[in-house]
Amino acid sequence: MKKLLIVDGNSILNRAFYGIRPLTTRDGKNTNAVYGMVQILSRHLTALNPDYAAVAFDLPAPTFRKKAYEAYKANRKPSPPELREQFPYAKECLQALGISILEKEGYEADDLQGTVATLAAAEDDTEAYILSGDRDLLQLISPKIRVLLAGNKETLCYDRDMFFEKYGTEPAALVDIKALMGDSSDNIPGVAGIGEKTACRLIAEFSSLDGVYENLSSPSISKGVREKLERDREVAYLSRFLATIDTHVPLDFPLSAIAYNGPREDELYTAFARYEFENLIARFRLRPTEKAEEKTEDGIRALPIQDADAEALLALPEGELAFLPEGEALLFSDGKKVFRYTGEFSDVVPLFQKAKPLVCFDAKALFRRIRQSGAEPPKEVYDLMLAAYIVNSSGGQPSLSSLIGSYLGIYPEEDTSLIAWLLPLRTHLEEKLAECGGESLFREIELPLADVLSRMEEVGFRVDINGLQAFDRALGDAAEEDAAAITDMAGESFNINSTKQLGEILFEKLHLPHAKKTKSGYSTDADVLNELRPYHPIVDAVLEYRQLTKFRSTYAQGLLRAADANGRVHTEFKQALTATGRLSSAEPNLQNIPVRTPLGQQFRKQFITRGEDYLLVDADYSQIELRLLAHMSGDEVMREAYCEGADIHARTASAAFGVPLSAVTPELRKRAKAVSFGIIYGISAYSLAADLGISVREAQQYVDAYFAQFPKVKGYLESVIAGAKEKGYTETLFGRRRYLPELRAPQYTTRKFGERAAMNSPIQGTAADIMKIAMIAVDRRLQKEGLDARLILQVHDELIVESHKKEGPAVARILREEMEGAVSLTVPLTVQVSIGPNWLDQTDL
DNA sequence: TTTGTCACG
DNA sequence: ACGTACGTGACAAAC
Repeated sequence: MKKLLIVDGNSILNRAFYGIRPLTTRDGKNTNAVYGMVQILSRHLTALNPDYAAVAFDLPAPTFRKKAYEAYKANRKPSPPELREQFPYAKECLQALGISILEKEGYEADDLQGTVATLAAAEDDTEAYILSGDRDLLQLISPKIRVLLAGNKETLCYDRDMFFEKYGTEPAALVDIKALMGDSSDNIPGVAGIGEKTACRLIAEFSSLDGVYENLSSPSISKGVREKLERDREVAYLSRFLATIDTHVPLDFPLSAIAYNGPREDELYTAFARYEFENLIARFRLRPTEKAEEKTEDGIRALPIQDADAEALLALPEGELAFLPEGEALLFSDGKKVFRYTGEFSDVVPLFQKAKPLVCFDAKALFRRIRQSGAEPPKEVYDLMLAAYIVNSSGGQPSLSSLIGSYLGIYPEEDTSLIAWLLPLRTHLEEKLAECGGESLFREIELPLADVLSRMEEVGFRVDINGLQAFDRALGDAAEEDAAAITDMAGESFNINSTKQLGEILFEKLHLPHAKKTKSGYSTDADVLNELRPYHPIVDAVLEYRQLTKFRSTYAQGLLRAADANGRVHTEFKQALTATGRLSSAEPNLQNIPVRTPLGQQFRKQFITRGEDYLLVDADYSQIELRLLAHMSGDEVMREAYCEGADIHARTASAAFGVPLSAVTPELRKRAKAVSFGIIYGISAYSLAADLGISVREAQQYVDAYFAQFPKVKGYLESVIAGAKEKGYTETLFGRRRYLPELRAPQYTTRKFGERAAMNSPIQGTAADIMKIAMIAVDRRLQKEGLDARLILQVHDELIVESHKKEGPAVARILREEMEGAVSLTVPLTVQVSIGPNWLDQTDL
């Protein structure tokens, strides 16, 4: 049997648009609906393997229904521009997929689908599948026509029996039901006063609209209903006319015109490349056309590769030089040729110095290699990764191949070298960087910071190997005891770290009350378990077991695994990853070492210095984000509170809750602190209430009191959102942008998320900028003054220096001066400096 | 590979 | 009536 797939383009695009979070290309084209459509279609094409395939669209011209009934679909809101924009993109993709596009003036997509499906079903050897998210299409079901109804989670294939089971009538009677009940979404009136229940009952009994009107006097029709039916007889028949899909649209082509012969790969490659569907390129196993691979729109050609020895490389003239490591080999390019070098790294190090500039991807990693071979990194460097990150910080750490794709429109095959595209990429990124005003961030902050970070990574942080091993054993013993107690109380042995098994024990076997649910079962997180503590002693044991095993696997064993022969751990700082401009730390993550619980603090004790003559100097910005809120909002009340110093949260409590400073209790202070954090994160009374364990109503009062006390803060936050909605991005004091396409999303939750992120990003991002400036300055001072002291760690608002004991006071002074003086604001930035033999035992200075 | 959980600022 | 704190990374279990 041959198969036809006929799709409702409008319906599928709509569903994808509202169902998928916003996606945009680097130059701002919205693509989420197109992406979703391609996903859905490719799934069905694979499953069905149809012989014919077409997608039908509505056209804006008035349809025969509109001509018959002016109000038809009059209540429809026009689709948002973010979706309308995507129709041409979608059609381009359809064409490339080899799927025909059907449109006809005066008819809706439904009618075209009905006509084509009927046409196909009329052939002896063909059956039709209609794909839509719209239930109206179900009326077309017949022995040879099925409807694939796209739901929110799954697509159901409806045939006559399935329809009957669900609706209790024949599919064709759907229009009769609609004739009675109407359809508010299409503005089809129906019989006034008759709803879904009555309509279904009447049609189930009398089979059709005609049947109902022929039996008006039947005893099963009540007097009231009869009167309604009589009054609206004409409306009912008009409604049925409007609801009926026209299966006889005059089409001037045979079925063979929409034969499906698979995608046109060159076109599909081009389309997917244009819309940056990189994973689809991979999934369809598409390869660039010869034209695309060799030549960009700018006429840049792939370069010939030649092997070169150190001598030949060092003979290259001064000038722009691209560098990229590739496995064991090193690749260089002067823009005319590519040189492949497989000798010793150290033998070509002078070449890096000669490059002006050296164009690379990930300068920090290169700096480490150069230093390892005993040389100094070059001064003139252009890091494409950092440049791309300044241009657009969303989407995680930039990958070279996606930059080449989105900026140059080239998608080289996997396993081919990307070196030839580095210099062209620099030209594009320089332009982009200038456009967004990010040049000084790039040159004055990120590039110098890469050098600082490379040395911090290289130096590392010493941990006490023996201490960690002993701690690991102690944690293991304690966990075993808990496990034994848990097994005992549960009456059986199970994997306590399995949320599934734990859920079954707690909620099914022990019948503890369950509140929260996750997608896949019961929630057993700390919030839930804390609530359950009074009900059963097993809960405390589980909480403790969780903490012990977490500490053991992540920190004790994790750090031991990461330590080198000298007992030092070398984190990798990701400099181009976070959306806000912060650094992140990985393998191991040294930015989340426990500190909040007494047991966790024992890990900080394991972070030590290289020897007895050394100590750690630790410097923290005090409430830098709140101070930035005071500065950026320009709120005088808040500014004054910070200028006077003392206990900020107590002051906030006093101001916001209207009590004298002396009357601020610890609880009041705690609440004020929580409100302040809430403000920074983009406040919602609901979450604040959850955090503080108070009612939403009370939380809202706190927020109101806070805003009332600091009158400019609310206006500031609102203006940040408004600005971000208008411009599409937020900005830090130093011009670091974060694009927030979420603000234009149709989904409420996505949009609200965008608003919270808009409120938070300028604050978190400016704090990150300031810290970066301070790090560069501190590093410079430590070097300039020739101190035996080095920066070893940054934890967002904290810097740690490993210093010789005799330099301790000098280092402390430098940290304070450079951090407090990194930038001049309308509120002071204050820094707490402390000193000690390890990360836990610290004495304030 | 994704999900749930939990560590940090 | 809806569903929420902002930014991260690591681990174990489940898929």
